[in-house]
Amino acid sequence: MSAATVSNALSGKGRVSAEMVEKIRATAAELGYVPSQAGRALRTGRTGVIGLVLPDIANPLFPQIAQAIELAASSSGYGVLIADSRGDVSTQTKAIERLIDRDVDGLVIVPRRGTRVADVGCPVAVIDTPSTPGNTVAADHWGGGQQIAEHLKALGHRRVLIIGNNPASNVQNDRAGGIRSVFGQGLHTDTLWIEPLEKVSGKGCPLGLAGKVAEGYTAFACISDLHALRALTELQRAGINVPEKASVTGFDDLIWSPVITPALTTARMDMTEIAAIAVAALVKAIRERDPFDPEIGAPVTAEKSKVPMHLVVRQSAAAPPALQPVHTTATAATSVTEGGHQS
Amino acid sequence: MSAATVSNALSGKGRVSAEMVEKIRATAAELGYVPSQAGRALRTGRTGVIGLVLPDIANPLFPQIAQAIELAASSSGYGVLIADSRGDVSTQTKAIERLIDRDVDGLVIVPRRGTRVADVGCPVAVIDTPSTPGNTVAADHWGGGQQIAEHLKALGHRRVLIIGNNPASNVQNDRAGGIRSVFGQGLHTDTLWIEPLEKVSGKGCPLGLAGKVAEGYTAFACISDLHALRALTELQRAGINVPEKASVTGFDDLIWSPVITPALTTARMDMTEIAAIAVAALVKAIRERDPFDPEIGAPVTAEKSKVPMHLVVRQSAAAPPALQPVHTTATAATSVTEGGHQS
DNA sequence: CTGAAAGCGCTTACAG
DNA sequence: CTGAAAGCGCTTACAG
Repeated sequence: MSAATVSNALSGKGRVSAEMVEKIRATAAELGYVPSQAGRALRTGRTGVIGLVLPDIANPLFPQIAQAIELAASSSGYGVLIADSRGDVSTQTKAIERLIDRDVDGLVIVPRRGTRVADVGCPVAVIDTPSTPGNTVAADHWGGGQQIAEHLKALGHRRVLIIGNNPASNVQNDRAGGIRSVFGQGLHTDTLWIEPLEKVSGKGCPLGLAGKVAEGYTAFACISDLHALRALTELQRAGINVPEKASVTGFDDLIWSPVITPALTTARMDMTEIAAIAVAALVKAIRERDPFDPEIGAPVTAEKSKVPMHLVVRQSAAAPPALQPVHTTATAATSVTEGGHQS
Repeated sequence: MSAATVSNALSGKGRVSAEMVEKIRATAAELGYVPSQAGRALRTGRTGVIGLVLPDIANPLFPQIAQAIELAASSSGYGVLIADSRGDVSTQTKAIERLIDRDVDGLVIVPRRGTRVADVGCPVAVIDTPSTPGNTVAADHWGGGQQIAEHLKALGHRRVLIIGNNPASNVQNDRAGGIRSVFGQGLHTDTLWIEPLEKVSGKGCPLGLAGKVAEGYTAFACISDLHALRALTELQRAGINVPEKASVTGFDDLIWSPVITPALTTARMDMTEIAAIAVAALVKAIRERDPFDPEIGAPVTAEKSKVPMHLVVRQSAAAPPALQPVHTTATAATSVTEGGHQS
């Protein structure tokens, strides 16, 4: 039989009798025949591969993202090519170019620190935060912040320190903004922007949290579990019991969050759904596009662009009673440092 | 001019005059011409893409590995397609098949829990541990264990608890074996295999380390920073100061290890070199192979297959004097739990 | 319903 | 040193 018939039978494009399709399918399976991607790509202009670009591949969130994108992509018949830029913007631009040069059909970009998504000659799905222009889909970081704040508020906390590391990040600002929006009503929050990880010398870099406890802060709402881990260990080291004397919360539910002592209360993104929406929107744009027309790319849009975050409660001791509400009376400030027993 | 000349000029395959090459290069750059991978792949039988297979993509080591492999591969002109198997063996087999079906030129596999690398129709580089048959290149996990042990020994530790989570893992056994080989000489070690992460309920899962301290253990040599983190926070929570009352060490230098309090002493793999060697060996095998001959794949070999680990010392308090050597006298056992002040 | 033909863009012998 | 030709494996009109 002819190659054309085989092609039509395997792709189910019709115009082939049912029995022929059956016979061809069986023979193909028996021979282990798989159509060559190269031939198909050359003919159709589509490679069936999308690129995944993360400006900071060293981010501990990367496994979650990569896993979710890979699952969503392979479910739609796409492969995932990764590109790394090691935090550097020019390297990132080159990385994107390499992906384009490899004829990816589309790109999923998780930008940090303001990636330019212009001039890319293929559809692009952007995963950032709903308040960022051009965002395709993302977790509701603001809403996640609100959930964290409601939880802390219900525990009796009245003075909360928000800890982030990048005031230029939309994601971080939305998370912090969500927290403040709940605590802003007569209660007290302050924000501590700490050194980014890369700049930390290596021999630790204390955040001075014992002092913050002395000032009356009873909760540390960290913008990432990574910061929460720094906060938690520093507090523990200072002899301040968590969660009895101070609460620590994070974001992202990183892999170790459930297994440390005490386990972290955190807000988790539904990366599976986010990835599914991003890939679906991307695939739709790819299919609608003329593959031989090298137009300028613009971020694709999805119907649902904001995915709720899930609060995961693992620490839940009430705030130290003596400290509520503290910023009017400074009385309790000394009592909380008493627990310290550094040697 | 003809396509053949352009092809020869751009690939530098010679038989083109220098001035012609110059002119063609300039014009290509000006037009932004990039040869189509699809056409090339169809003609040469090579896609210029390698697959990266990790049985457990959620592993926090993944960013390090992916970054290193991506760098090495792109330096050699290769793209990296990722495949995930979410810890499941059958999913992993399918993931490998998908990569093969996409005509990858070769595979880099980081096996966990005994991956079968047989019957793969392309060259494969295996990154496991030097003592595993078929390993292409890996960190010297045994030697890393020895370095950790020497460090602990020099600090005066005489009773060390090794903590791992997978007795079936060659990597973990080599690390533990290296530690034991140093402490085996008259000193005491024991090994605690803890629940794998996936099986932990979520509300924490204490390892009972306070009890181990009471038994006279002064150091906890964890097979991964992930376990070290569990150990450290549990000890801190129990009021046992680290490193004064007990030392905690890890492996892998995961991203948070330098920034927690106290920072972790750990043994780091040189993933950059490992990746470079693995990719170089793989690329060599790919180039030597007839791309149209679908032979059975066997792991490729590299000249240098064992890369030293680097000890990163960040905690260095001496062992509690009263506890050396402890397993002959149980006197000090009670004094170390006194520090506990859980509420 | 099935098959013969054209052509996607490249590279590699081969001829000039 | 340069160019014309063939062909990698596929899919898509088109003809039968």
